[in-house]
Amino acid sequence: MAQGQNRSEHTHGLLFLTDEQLRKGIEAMFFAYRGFTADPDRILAEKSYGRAHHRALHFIQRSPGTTVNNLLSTLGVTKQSLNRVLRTLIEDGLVLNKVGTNDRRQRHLSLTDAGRELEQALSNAQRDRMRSAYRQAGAEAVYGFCTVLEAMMDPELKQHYDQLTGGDPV
Amino acid sequence: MAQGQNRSEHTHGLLFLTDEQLRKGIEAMFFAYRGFTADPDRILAEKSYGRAHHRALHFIQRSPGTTVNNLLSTLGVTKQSLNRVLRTLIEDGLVLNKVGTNDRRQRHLSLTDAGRELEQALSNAQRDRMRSAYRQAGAEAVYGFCTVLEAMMDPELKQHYDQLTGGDPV
DNA sequence: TTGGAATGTCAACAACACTGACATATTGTT
DNA sequence: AACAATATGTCAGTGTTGTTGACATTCCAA
Repeated sequence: MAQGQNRSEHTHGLLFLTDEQLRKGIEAMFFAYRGFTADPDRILAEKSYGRAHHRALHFIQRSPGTTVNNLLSTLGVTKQSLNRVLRTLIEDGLVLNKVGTNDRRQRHLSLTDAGRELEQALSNAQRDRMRSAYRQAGAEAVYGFCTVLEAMMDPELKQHYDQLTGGDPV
Repeated sequence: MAQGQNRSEHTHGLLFLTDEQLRKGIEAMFFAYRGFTADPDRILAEKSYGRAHHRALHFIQRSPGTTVNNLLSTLGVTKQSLNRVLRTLIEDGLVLNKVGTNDRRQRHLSLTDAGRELEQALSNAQRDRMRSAYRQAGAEAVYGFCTVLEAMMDPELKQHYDQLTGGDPV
């Protein structure tokens, strides 16, 4: 099946998408995501943290002073799940929990120096791989990469993404 | 920061990659992967299966008659972890376990009709989203998407990927 | 026949998600 | 002042998926 038409769909505008081609994209996502998380995972394992801690640190770094509720909807987990992670990060002195001034019910989250340090180490590892992949693939490919990923997001998650990235072009 | 240079790197060959741009790619991967798994997850939840079952079904469908060891290295989990999943799939009549003819230690895995049916339902859901994203993004973007993902894989995983996809161009 | 490979299984454990229930403090509304 | 709603935290229980370690079985190959 699909003989001779594998290359044709990026030479002109029409997309003939065979199941084979779609499966290839699916498998690419699967294998690439493993690579994507592999480097931070190694660092996290040393400190007996997990991916959930990394995600929390990342998004707190990204939006310092964010509230718990905001972080919850970005991460898409339950408050019990987030709280478990957040508690250890606060106890370990990586995250600060400040009562809101306007609304004293809210807790504003930010990183301590130690938190920033670990977040940097994790991000550096992840960025190194991303940078290397970007350089290998080239600028055009990077643009396409982000475009497809954005089109793959749930609309609600896309909002969080747009808000974080400011909607700037790649 | 990075004013005016956001767009510049895909107009000519040089890549100036700011941390901002790399973070954007990282977040795109995070949010997109959630979308990527969301549709199959809903189907799996109904049948009280998990993502691990989906992965097993997928790769057995992809390489009918594959052995346990081969599946293990593709999935990158321990045999105990895979075995738990595989056992339920066999018990539920979705997967067949045939003793090898050449080497009778090996078990050759394949899907039953029921297994193919579930795998199809899961794959259809995932392919629908992928197809829609591909169409939105366009052929050039799809090509770049796969190129970056491939560059992001660990070399060992890349081998499995290449073997499965036959190394054909996107 | 013996060593090793392929497979299966048992037990224990940990990370991370979930639900449900409940407590507390604060804010907004009537 | 009373009450409802919001934001957060916590406890208890459960399920999936991963891990390690140990051990048994079967079978191929030297």
